[in-house]
Amino acid sequence: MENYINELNEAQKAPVLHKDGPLMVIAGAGSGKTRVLTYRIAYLMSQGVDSFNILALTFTNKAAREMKKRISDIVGTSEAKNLWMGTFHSVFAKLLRFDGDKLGYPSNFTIYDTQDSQRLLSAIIKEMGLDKDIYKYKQVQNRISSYKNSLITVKAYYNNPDLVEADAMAKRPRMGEIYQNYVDRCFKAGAMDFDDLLLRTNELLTRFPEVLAKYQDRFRYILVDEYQDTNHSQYLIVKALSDRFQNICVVGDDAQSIYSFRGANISNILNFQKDYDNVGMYRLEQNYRSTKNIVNAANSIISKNTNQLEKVVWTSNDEGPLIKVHRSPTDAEEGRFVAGSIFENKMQNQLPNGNFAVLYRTNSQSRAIEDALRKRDIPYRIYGGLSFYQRKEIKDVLSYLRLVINPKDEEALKRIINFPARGIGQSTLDKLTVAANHYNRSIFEVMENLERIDLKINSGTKRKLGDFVAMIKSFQIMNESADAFTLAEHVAKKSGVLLEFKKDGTPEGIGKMENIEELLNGIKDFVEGQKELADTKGDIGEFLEDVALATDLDKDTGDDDRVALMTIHLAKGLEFPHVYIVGMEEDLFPSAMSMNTRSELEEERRLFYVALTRAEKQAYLTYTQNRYRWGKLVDAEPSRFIEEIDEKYIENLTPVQRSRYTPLIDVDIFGDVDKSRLRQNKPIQGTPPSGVKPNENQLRKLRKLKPELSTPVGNTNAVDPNLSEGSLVNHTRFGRGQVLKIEGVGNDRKAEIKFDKGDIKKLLLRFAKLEVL
DNA sequence: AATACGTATGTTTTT
DNA sequence: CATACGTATT
Repeated sequence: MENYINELNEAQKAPVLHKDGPLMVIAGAGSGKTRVLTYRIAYLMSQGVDSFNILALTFTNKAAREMKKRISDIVGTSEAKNLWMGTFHSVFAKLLRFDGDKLGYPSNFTIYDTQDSQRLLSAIIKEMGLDKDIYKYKQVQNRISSYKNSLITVKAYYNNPDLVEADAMAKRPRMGEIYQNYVDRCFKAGAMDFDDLLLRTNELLTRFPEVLAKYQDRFRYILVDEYQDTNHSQYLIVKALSDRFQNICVVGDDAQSIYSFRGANISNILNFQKDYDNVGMYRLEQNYRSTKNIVNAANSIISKNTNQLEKVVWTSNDEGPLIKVHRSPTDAEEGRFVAGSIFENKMQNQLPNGNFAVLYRTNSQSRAIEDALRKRDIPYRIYGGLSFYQRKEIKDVLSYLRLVINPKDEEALKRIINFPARGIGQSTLDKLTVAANHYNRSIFEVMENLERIDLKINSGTKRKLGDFVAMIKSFQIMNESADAFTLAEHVAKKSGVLLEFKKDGTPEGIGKMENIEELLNGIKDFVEGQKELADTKGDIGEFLEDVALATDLDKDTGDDDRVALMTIHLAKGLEFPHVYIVGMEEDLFPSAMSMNTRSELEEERRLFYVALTRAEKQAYLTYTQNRYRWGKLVDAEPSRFIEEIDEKYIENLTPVQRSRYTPLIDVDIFGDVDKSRLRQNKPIQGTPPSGVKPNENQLRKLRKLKPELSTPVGNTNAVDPNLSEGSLVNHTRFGRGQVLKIEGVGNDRKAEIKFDKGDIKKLLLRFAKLEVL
């Protein structure tokens, strides 16, 4: 143990060794905050704290897993096993499985994902006969989510005239009713949405003092990572649980608070010292991750923000290369530049793909990057976006399984009751829904009792409904004995879902079948993993919970070597040697939605700070002059954030041109159109001549005609003609070696070389600086 | 009840 | 562009 402590610097050591009582660690980017958290837990355990009494809340499940593993290495696996570690959502979902019954929830409650919530809200809005253009389900969901995250129940909502009035002003006077209906329907379905996992935990701890006491006594030491991103609901849970022993350790960085849109409240961290008595305050300011250029550039950005804790991040690392800024004509060109640059860099320096990350503000930007990487045969992986588990075919299979576990799950039922088609249509479903609402029961319960209620459903349909109920029940019986994989495979076949895609025979159908296969394989892995751990029984319910709360980041497919593509939000906490931040444009980053208030803009700036500080060695910022948005080419201006970086840390790869217009636009594709007007988006007076806006065909032509503006990749003429198999060569970095084999033609010509140092490498000749001896 | 087609509408960011 | 919903058609 002592050895581990000595790996820490003095600033890190202090919070690790801090005695009991509240403490806060303000940790600058790359300052070793995870390490402090990990070692503190290990240290507590070495001091005799029972691992059962420690609760650690992390930002991702992956972070929790990794931390647990490192702790196991220090204190031993069997001890580390007892730690409660995970995200707020997964930890408290688990807690609610134990004690949620006190609130009237079954222990097998379903967790509704965003889509489930939205579908339910759509249905409610429709049932209430409201105008869907005024009550937009996404906006409604946002409202409800933010109520819940602020612990505003329906009752509290009605008691707060400001809220009621705000919704009335927004022409949504019936918000409260929708909220009420939504809560009722979720409850009736035995379902919780993401926000409920926190809200209901609060409710449980408030209404049942004995439950609170139990968990207070259990969690004597609580540690919270990324505290700056906790919302009010999370804040209260932590406050309640730590109230008795006050052994609360929070770690965070106010400069990296980027989740206010989902209720994160930066004042939680700013006010921590007021919330607890005798707070130990620690600062980690030395950055171990990045070069001086990157750290200093990041500092110069964040200093533009006003509301922050004092902190100076510094590093003793090398100066490093300047941050490179690159302009492209379009997003496709931007992708090409990034792919080319990655290719060049990785070949020249023989780097693995995993050293590179491309970060963007919005998921939709991944498309152009993907295309370019694919063309260059660079393996990549996209994180986030529509995850595997959200694909239609996967959700269909999962919905059957959800229904097996919890037949009251209304969203799952509606999804599959007529898929594959079995002649149960909308009108039947409407009748069932009305009856369910009337009797205050779930739809499934109504279906079980069709004979007792007169629903004016014809006998043929009744039989079909009966068949469906019988099928689900047969799955349930099977579930009592079979493991998750056996059940899932059976369900995929017997439900007809697999067959449905098989018989359609199109490439898409085949793809969907393959995805279902993959899902089944995943379930198999899960079952085997659970059996091995013998932690848990590994039933389908647990798998579904994993799925509901899994992030894309959590799935570790870390076995293969790929370039990472993800949003900046998802990149928080990660680091890469080479980082490309793309789409550095006004209205995109900062987002057009976030420029209304100072605080929104400051959050965007923090987001940029997060993005930049992901880079260890080299950062690229790229922007375009034109970008496809909603399928249309629109003008783009460089982001203000580029200007905000002190220019001494920047190298411009594409100096500003005399004219902002690329020469190509002058080619008379547009005929007599006034280009300045096009570019500046100025309104056109009078009736616009036809062809004012470039149409699809013109644009396609334009793109074809466009000269190669991205930097040429590598030098193609450097191959020594004397080089042949058997040649002795000298490489600037790897030293002397002998050519074993030469393969490929032209640009792809590469040599396999055995170097005197011992390793054999394949090098692309146009990059490898080889001297024939 | 199922399908096919047109249209309108929207993109931050995620557990 | 991509999806989601409404309408028309069988």
